[in-house]
Amino acid sequence: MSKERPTIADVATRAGVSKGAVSFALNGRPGLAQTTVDRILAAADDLGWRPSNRARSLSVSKAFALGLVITRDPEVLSSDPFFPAFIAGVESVLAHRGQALVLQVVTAGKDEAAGYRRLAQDGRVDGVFLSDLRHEDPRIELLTSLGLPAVTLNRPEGSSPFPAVCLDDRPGTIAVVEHLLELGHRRIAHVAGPPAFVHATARSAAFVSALAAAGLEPVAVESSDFTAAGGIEATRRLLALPERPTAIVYANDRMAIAGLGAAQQAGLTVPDDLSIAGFDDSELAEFVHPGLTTVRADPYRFGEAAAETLNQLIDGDGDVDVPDVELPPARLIIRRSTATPLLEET
Amino acid sequence: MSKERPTIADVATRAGVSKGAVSFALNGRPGLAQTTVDRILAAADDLGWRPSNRARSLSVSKAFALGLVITRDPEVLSSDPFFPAFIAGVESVLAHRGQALVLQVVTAGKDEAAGYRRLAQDGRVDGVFLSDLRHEDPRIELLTSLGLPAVTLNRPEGSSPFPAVCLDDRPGTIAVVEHLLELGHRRIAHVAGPPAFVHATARSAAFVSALAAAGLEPVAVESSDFTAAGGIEATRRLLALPERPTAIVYANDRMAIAGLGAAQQAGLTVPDDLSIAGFDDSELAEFVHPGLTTVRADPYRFGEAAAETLNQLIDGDGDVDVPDVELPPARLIIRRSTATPLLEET
DNA sequence: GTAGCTGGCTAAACCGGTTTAAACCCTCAG
DNA sequence: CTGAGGGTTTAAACCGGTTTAGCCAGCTAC
Repeated sequence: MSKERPTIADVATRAGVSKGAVSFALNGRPGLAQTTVDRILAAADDLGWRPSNRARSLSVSKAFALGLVITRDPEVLSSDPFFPAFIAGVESVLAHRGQALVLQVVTAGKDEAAGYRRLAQDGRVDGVFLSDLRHEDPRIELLTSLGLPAVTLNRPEGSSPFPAVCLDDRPGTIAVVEHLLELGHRRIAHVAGPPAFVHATARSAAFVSALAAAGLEPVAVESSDFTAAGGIEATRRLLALPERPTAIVYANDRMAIAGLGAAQQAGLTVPDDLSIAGFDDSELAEFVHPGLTTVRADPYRFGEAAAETLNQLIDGDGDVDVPDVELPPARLIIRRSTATPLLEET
Repeated sequence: MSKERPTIADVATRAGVSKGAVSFALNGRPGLAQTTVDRILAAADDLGWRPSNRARSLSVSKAFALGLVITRDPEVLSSDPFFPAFIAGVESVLAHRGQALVLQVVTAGKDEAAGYRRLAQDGRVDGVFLSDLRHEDPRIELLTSLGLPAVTLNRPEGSSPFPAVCLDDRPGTIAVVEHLLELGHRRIAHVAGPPAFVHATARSAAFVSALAAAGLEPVAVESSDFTAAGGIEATRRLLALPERPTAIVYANDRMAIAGLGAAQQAGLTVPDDLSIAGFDDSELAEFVHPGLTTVRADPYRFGEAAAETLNQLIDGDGDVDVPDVELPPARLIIRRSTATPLLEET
């Protein structure tokens, strides 16, 4: 009943074999008689033996952990609905395999590269998730040069050596626009995310093309920054337009909810005077007044798929070609914030 | 220019000394001539040597990592404003010391203990943060038996072997009540968090006692669950009361914002018909309409302090008595959602 | 002149696994 | 009877650090 946890040597002596044999047995490698394997397994069980991650890490040069670097300012990150659910999905995969998730939150800028570099050089992780892809994303080259396996969330623009797990934002965005068109809207504006982000431009491109398909042009496309404060400002600019839009499509819920507040503060009634749609279906979307029409993806599933793909890549050890994964696209959730515009002026 | 990273042995041969000497020099231990130390340091520098975390972990039996277990359902966690900022604060401390943060998101219930157990038994971390303390929290005993150092966020009820980092919620709550009393409210209700949580009951106790100090009793105290959905329901119950409250104090912003939506949907004007106050000052609080009166803490600073305290505990190795830390209390942020009640009926 | 001490350094064990090369045992063929 | 060969098992090296015990040179003390 010693306090010390048993090592593989303890198991070996108890089973009357060598360390090596124990290692073989526990890793299910061939070359041992079945009776011996059973005896070793029983001994390990009796002793309550659990392998030491540290020793294993050292000898096989693996960390048994995956990394996620989140590049955001704390206050922006603060109410992001994506990452918590994504992380939960990742963990659901890691838990089975005894892996851990190492998280790094870095502020934008120089810190970012340092964050990945640290994870790689300290050997903390066997691979990382690459989220919030940007155009000409420097991280792809960085990770290649660091030799750190990665999975990208959605597909980067240029060629990428990494498998991608994709959840297409465009169908959802298009569905929003079509929904508004059906309601009779013709003057529709968009509040986009920062153009540096691939998913931000993907959404705004989808917005524009959906309108174009109906022979329309956007009233305006405002670039914003995914924050509530940014949403407010963009909304004010849009509402000040001579030809005020009857509907605004936001690239995320936070900007949309803030925009909703701004519209109400300006004396407008949503949805009568202005229809508003978001993106994410964050928790509050359903409960603000009026309930926010939005687009729902499944970040939990996203996390699962990303973790599985990254593990395939790591297990394959460079030899296997891991295919991209396409997740079911986000879909439209219609609530009360969108309706037929009250003051029709065709 | 080999691809392999240099080991301590490479440094040793280059400096013409033994491995041990290199180790001594790099850890700044006495017993080496200054000239030798300089030579070794120069050699290490030339080679771009960085210590292997894995080897160090194995030989000194440390993980050089801290752990955070978040026990929440993904969708509840999803819009929590506390953790992201808290984590950022933690990281700001860890980055300097080359430590990593290991995150585990577990669903409530059996999983929780397993989560801590895994972190401990796999030797993933040197200590953990204990957040969302509950009454009679079983985790304190669990961690004690696992021998895992910890820091509690706020002080648990019973005796605890762990240092506590505290941010008192009560002054903020009291300030909210006093603010409402000054505005002339007399019928004030509270929507509390789950009574299992220490911080939930702390806030509701502060609420009740602040009213009592003015010789009043709460109209009602509804127990809810910190979610938007729960906030909606609690609000509906309160609004259905024969003696409808003129103000509702919520234990967090999410419930408050949802409650705001519920009130508006019920045809009430906030703040004229009903004043609403939250807790957290989450990003959206400022931007909903009307802006939410709330209480602002500093989760980033909380994270910093918790990480520093936990590291003191770990470095002290059980010998040192680490003092509790008291952070500046949360303070009231007054916005438009609170005002003098319109229909006075003294 | 030798014992004793001390500062400076090395060799080797150690952490707890994995992995390789070799040894062992047994059977069967030549 | 010997050699080959296959199935089992072991001893030892290895991963890359830390740490302990001990060696050696030079100085002081008696």
